[in-house]
This record gives sequence, structure tokens and C-alpha cells, in this order.
Amino acid sequence: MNIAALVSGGVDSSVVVHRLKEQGYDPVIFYIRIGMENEQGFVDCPSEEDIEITTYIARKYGCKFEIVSLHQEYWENVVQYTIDTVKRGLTPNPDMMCNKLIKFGAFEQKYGKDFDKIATGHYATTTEYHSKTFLSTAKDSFKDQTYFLGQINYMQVSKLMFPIGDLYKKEVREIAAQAKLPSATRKDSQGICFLGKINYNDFIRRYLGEKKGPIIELETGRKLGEHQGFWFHTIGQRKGLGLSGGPWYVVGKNVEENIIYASRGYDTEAQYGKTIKMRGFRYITEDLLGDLRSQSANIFFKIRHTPDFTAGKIRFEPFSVKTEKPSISSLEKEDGIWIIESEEPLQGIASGQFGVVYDSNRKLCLGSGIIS
RNA sequence: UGACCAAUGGUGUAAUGGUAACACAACGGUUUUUGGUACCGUCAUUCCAGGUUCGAAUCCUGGUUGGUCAA
Repeated sequence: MNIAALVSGGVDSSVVVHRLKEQGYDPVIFYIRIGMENEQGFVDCPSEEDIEITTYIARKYGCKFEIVSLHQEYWENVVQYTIDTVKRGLTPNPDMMCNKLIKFGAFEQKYGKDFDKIATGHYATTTEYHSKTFLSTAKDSFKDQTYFLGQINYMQVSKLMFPIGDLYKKEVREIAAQAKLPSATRKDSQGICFLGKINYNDFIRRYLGEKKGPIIELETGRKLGEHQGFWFHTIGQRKGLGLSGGPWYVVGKNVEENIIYASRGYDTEAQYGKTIKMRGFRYITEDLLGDLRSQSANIFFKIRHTPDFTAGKIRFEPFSVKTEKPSISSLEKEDGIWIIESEEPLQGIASGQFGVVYDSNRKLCLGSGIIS
């Protein structure tokens, strides 16, 4: 079996190579460059160390190694998407787009297509069910990264391998240490990958500039202060408002009038919601929930990357009542709203983020939609 | 112009003679492959000048600034 392993130079993907070799495979290692180096002086992405380590890993395990650049694709799909989304007042999720469009999208088309499988260092697993492959959660629920994979499709999931999905992070580090991998003690990467050391606000400012507007208390309509542009704040956010007497949280925005609404105090009602409305929900593998317009289904879900799942019920409401055929397969294409009623109130439900739905055992990752 | 009141860190308050407290913000860090949340840490000798006192943010005098009422 031909396997392409996506290796970044971090512990996780290093151990992927180790495990694949252990299992008797001979993967070809790919390092994907996605930095923004040529873009308007935004040279960053200290990828040298990453590449050094990946080279070392490839040599140590005797694997073929290729560095490929998907920089162009990344810019056009992920960075542009991020800027556009923020501009519209929504909260983007670049890392989900990166998985969907770059690692398993552009990479597949250009290089991955020649391989039987693509292996990555995601904390996730796949499960055979109904003789089909489902994306499923990792053994280490704290590190579970299925949320970021919620947008991939069946073609992608059936080609993926997650060699460390059945390990705890601790075990991965131990394996790396035993194998004396240079990445054994490296700090986990975090934050939007393409930004590297660039500050998020600086990035936004660079492309969207600044535009002063009022911050208004939602409950009273009182003007509390000024912001530098609604795009610097997202729903649920506390940091950055600069208002005293708080804590203040962003609870709403008016994009047309450039207004940010805030609410004061811990656990105020305005910060929470129990209803999550989604558009464009898609199942990754297949519909296991049945006809959601006649009957809601019990599920677990996440509205952001968190260790815990929230229990709720999902249902579907078509826009027009006139459609009569309740055919399950047509459900995906039908226009309407998927509604999750959460069992507990959630803080910071932000439009533009994805709602990722899991089965009632918190095992299978069924699909996702955009929160509207 | 007169009277009265107030004046503490970026903000709002606390400490009324015993050596500056609390919250928010900001900054730094931890957690997190989004943004964010949460958690931890840092941040003032009290408007100015004199005086009383062993000792003053707290008392007195003058000034400066702000506010309220009077005109």
C-alpha cells in the first residue's frame, strides 16, 4: 500500500512516521509549505526548523521526502476566505478550511492522488459502520481534533489514516522520546497556522484597516466606548474591548452601522444561547439521523474546538413547506435550516463558525454546518 | 463673582491618623492547531506646595482642577 504521510516537524506527525514504519509500511513523507512568504512582505512561517526536523525524520526512517508548496492555493482559499469572512462580520475558521481545501484538497489533487492513503497526525480515528468509513473521535478526548475535520467529505475520510488517533498525547510524547525523535519535546503548535508569529489583529488591520464605531450596551442602549472596527471583535469575546467596570463581552454586531453590542458581567443571559441555527449542513459519510423534519434526533455537538461535547437535539426546517418528498438523499441538497437545541446554554455562539455533529455515543462525527 | 462639595493607578470604588484594598482594563504567561473562553502573574506612596504629628490618603493652610447651588 502506498501511503503519503503529511509531516510538519511536530511531535504528532513525527510519531505518525514512526508508527507507520512499525506497522510495516513505507510512507512517502510530504512537507507542505503554506507560509505567506511572498505576500506583501509578510514573510514569516519559521519553517526552517520544521523542515530540518522533517528531513531528519525522513532520513532516520529511510523514507522518500518531498517538500511541496501549496502556498498559492492556501492564499487563495484559506487566507482570502478568512479575510472575506471577517469583513462580513462573521467568525472564520481557517484551520477547518485548511484541512478541507488544502491538506485533503489541493494536496490530494496534486500529489495525493497517486497514493492509496494519506496519513496525518490528527487526533482522530475512522470507524467502519454500515460497511462505510466514518470519521470518529480520538481516544484522547482532550486532544480530539475531529472538530477541525468536520467539513471533509466521504472521499476524503475514506482515504485518510490517523495513526496516532488511538493514542493519548502522553503516549505519543513517550514514543517520540523513546525513539529519540528531535521533536519529542517540541511545543505543540497553536493558533492559526499561517499567521505564525504574526499577531491576529495586525493581520486583520493590514487587510481591513480600522474604522471607529460605537460600543453599545445591549440591555440599555448606552454608549460605552469606541472600537477600531467591528472585525477586531467576535461574539463571545472579552479581551480587547478596553472598557472598565466589566467584564464586558461582545454579544452582537451590526455590520451595516458598525456597532458592537456588549453585555456586562459574568454569566449574563445575553451571552448565552441554547439554539444553534446552521446552514448548509452536510453529512460526511451518510445520514444516520433519519428524517429530521418530522422528528428531531439526539446528538452531541461542538460549536468550537473544546474537549467536551454538548448534548442536544437536531432538527431540520425547510424554507418552504411545499417540498413533499421526504427522501433522505435529497435532504442534503434541500435548502433550509438545521437547528440544534442544546441541553445547556452555550457562551459565544458565533456566526461563521461550524457546528459539528456527533452521534449519541460521542463516537462518530456525522457532519457539520455553518452557524448562521 | 460668592457659597458648598470633591480630587486615590487607564477606569470605577475602598482604606478617615498607623504605613494603599477590590473590580474592570492593559501587559505577560498557562490552556487551546480558529477567533474566543477560562486560569495564573505584573501594574499607584494617594492633584500640587507647605504645616501639625513618632507617624497622614486620612487633620490644618494656600493653590490648581472638576462639579453643584447662588447671580
